[in-house]
Amino acid sequence: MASRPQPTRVRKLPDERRAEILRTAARIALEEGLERITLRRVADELGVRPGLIGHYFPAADTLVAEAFTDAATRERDTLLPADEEGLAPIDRLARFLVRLADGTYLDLSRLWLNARHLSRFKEGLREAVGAQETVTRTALTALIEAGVVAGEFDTDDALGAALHILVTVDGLGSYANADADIDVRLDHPALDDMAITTAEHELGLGRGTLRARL
Amino acid sequence: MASRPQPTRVRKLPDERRAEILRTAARIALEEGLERITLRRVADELGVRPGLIGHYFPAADTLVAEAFTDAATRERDTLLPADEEGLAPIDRLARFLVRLADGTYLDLSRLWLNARHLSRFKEGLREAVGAQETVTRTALTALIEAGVVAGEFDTDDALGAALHILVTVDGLGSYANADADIDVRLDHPALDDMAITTAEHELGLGRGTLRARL
DNA sequence: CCGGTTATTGGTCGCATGGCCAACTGGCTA
DNA sequence: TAGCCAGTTGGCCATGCGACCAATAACCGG
Repeated sequence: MASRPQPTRVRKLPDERRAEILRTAARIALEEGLERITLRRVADELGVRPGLIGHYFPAADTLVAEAFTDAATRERDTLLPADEEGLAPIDRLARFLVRLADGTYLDLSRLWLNARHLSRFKEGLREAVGAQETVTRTALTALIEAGVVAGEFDTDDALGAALHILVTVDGLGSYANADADIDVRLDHPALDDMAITTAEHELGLGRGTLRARL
Repeated sequence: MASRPQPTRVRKLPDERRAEILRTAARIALEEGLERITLRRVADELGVRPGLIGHYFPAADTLVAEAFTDAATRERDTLLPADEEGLAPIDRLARFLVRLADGTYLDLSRLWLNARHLSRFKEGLREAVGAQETVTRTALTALIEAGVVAGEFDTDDALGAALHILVTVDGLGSYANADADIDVRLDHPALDDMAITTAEHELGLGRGTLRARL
């Protein structure tokens, strides 16, 4: 407290301001959708004038793309932390899938749905989505390969298995999304376990093996 | 030709005009996205004034929701025709899945992605999506049940199997969509066959059984 | 303490959207 | 043929958007 760098700063350092804007935009994207990221909206949120946001992001599309990348990265780090090296691959996978199924990450699946659709119209976002997709796919494939080496998984196509799992997770996200706040929500046991079941089947694990790891 | 009802009609009958507007809006939705359905856009397409569209659809959201329903219904009738009674369930399913994998129906999967996302903001569309989802799910479930009765499929949870297939199809649609027009497009055999493989596994069919039905 | 750099302001523009409404006129009916 | 109903027009409004820019003032270095 005694040695606070800028006690009563009015103007912020560019890096600090830029990061602040990005963080705010990412939060808006997760909570309300990427199309709600607006120069005015972000400015209001930060208590500054819209022009300032435009100053840091001359093209609004850039802000949207970077906000998505920021949000997707942070969420992935929570779902599939890179610094869990001490943990066995099978346990990392189990945690990843269970966290997803938790429903806690409804916002994230909505964000992906949002981004995938919006990328149809926004070049920069399309590239960002592709990049994030690659990162996730690569990380999961590496995890599976590590598990194969460790003798925990049995598959001769780690990428194929990763794709199957990710496609399933994505499909589930779409479904869950549709009836998010309706009471008519479809509730079937197959939906709850689908991702885990798929992973177990794809990796040569017995039914219930993954869930049992918790 | 001799007894053409309205040879040079300028003003159209309400039902006729309304259907014409809906058809146009549905086409725009399939080709360019639901958010391109605009009073002005549809009007231009039909060579009339924007106000006229507003006259038939006092709330623009209604037009969007009905256009989606129209497009989704037409496309479903092509993919899974109801009047194929002569065909065995297993053959109907095989045709359904192969048609989907064809890639011919990229527009349709994009439309669903579009609708699922946009339904977050539009009440009417949300209901329409739910309704269409129910129709498709019900039709596929009935098809599977018929196959079980005929001894072609083996499952004790037709709905669960239908859900698994539909979730997979949806997930694939999302993936295919993302890299639609990029050359970096991910190409893995597991993706091409995933829906069919899932169906075969879920229905107790041997690998390659479904594709062999063509 | 002063001068220059630049973060920030505050406003304006052009554009697209949906909604609204009075006026016009095509075409049916009595 | 006269008249009326309603399909259709044309124009207006408020709103929200991104882009742009000159002016201002906060901060930092000399």
